[in-house]
Amino acid sequence: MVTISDVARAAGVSSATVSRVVNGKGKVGDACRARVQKIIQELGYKPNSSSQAFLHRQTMNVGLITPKISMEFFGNLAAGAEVAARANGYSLLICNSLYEEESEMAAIESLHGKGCESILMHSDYLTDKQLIELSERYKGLVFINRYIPKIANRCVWFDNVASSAQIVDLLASQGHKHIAVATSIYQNRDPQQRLLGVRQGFMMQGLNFNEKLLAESTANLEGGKACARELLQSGESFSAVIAYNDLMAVGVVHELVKNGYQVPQQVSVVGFDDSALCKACIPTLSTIKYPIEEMANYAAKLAIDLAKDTATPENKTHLFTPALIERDSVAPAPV
Amino acid sequence: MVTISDVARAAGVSSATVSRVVNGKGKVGDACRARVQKIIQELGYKPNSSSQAFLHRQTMNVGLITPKISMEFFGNLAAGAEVAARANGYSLLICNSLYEEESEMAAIESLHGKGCESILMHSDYLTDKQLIELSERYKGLVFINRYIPKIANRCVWFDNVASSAQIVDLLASQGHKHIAVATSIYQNRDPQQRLLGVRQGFMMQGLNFNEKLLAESTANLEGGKACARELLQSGESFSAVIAYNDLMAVGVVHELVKNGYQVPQQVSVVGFDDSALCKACIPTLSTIKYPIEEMANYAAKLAIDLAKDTATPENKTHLFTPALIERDSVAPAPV
DNA sequence: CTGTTAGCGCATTCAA
DNA sequence: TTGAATGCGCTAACAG
Repeated sequence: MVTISDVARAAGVSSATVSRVVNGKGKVGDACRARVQKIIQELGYKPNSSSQAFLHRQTMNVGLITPKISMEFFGNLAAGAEVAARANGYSLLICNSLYEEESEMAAIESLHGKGCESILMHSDYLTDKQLIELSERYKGLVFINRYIPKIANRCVWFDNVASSAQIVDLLASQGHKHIAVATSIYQNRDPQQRLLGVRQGFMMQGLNFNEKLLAESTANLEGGKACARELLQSGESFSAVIAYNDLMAVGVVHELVKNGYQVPQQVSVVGFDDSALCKACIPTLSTIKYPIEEMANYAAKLAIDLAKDTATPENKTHLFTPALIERDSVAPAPV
Repeated sequence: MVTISDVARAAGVSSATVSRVVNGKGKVGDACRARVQKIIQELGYKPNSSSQAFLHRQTMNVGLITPKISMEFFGNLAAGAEVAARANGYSLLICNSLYEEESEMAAIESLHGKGCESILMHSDYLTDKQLIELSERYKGLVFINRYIPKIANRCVWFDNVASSAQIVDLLASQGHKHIAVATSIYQNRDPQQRLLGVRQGFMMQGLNFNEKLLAESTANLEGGKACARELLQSGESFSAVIAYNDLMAVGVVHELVKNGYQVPQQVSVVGFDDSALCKACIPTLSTIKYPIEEMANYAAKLAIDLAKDTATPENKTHLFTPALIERDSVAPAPV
């Protein structure tokens, strides 16, 4: 490894001068600078980043904590964060929390111990209180897909409520009155809010929400199928289904088709997320675009900025709004 | 930040002793050890990892270079690598190369500059020669989904040829004789090998490969559709399609269905990868399981081991073999 | 404009 | 068994 002293010796100057040339700080004579730069080229000198990290107490790494990077949603999140990190001279250090409170906490400790001054976190299990406490300890900590009023300026989140309401609007505009819902059995934040949005949408449209048309199951393909079965067995009639996410929506479609229903001619189905699946199923799925990649990009930059000493606590939050993607799974209500 | 000297002072010992206690090396008196440990607890001392990285010249980070972490395949890759890294006390530093030769090279430089002693790479654009040269410079460098005989012990790869041959066997066993292929228009490694495997499979089965039933397009949903159109227009009859990957397979299904064909009753379709899509389409897709997560886990461990000074160059390579997943997209050939 | 010096936190000498 | 001293590579403060 070639060090700053090697360069200094070869150039016949002091290491401080080399440092000045490398960092472009301080005054250096033109001739001297040229000579040093030449030597740097020849020797292929690169500053040792570990040394710099040690000295400056910052590793130039952004930590990312998500449940499971192999899930499409979190993959997109990571991709957005990576781009923002790199654009700012940082790298991305990832940590899977695997959906456990304990490991979410451990991940923060680990990342902070590794010298990550900025951390971007998708927390599913820590409470608002815990996150507020953590924010006091770690200034570069940002939460994505979460909103906590007390620390609003660290929250980059998405308007689940408005999104769902928008879905109801779409269906209502197509004449649907009997609308079923397939939600997640784990009624934590996202499912709750989306369901709330649906109820709000109904109210705004002057529709009555039929509680018998509310089915719950796991938030995956099988869960979607289960919900559809439950809805069909309820005996209530419906012309549309709003699913918690795309995967459930596809499950609903599968089960409906299996039972001889035509989608969307007889039943319309709407998903949530705009995952890759939407374009790959038949019919293609109308859904809400969750701009997670864009949000993560924004959030990573925010985490970097907040970690800086110069950061001034802003009194604003970071809310992203929905876009409806219309494809082929929604048709006018049959008469 | 509490340092080793803080602990030393509080415990009334030297920092060397604290270091010995922390690392469990060297002799320390029992009473002394107990006292130091107590202070460490009280003060919440944690060794500064940046300092250690600087001192030991290793950051305990594994670098990962893939084209795009948001793609399912690479997401699974990252997940496997992260688990292996963490299990060995390392973290995972990710770098998107975005499918460019230049950025693949830049990513290695960047990661190495960041002090990553181990790097796991999915290279699409660098040549064998380039990778061989790189291996000489970086001992902890491992390639995934690539096989280069000269550096076989750094290659963790998958038997594409055998996989495709296995698909042919499956179809032949169901009586299919007129089998079409939808391959990628970019005929680099994977597509070439998979196509080769198909040809081999045909030979082994004593079947004749009809070149008119070979369609090429982009390796995505649209490409699959395009291939199906091409095949239908060729005028040749076929009862099965082998697609380059799952996405193309689903595209083929879409186009066939659109043109009034029944899958699998009239035409069977097989994919490759076993992506999440397979279970979410109708009919569910028979495919080859590409165990990328398992492979990445293995490869990350390998990269960590190779980076160690004690690593002895083994004379073996790391080949993973296929498993056929049978679902609903394959049926006996119509008579 | 340039050189000298000191020190970041730690682990490893070498002495005692 | 313990302590003192040293240096990793770099930058910032201070001198000149």
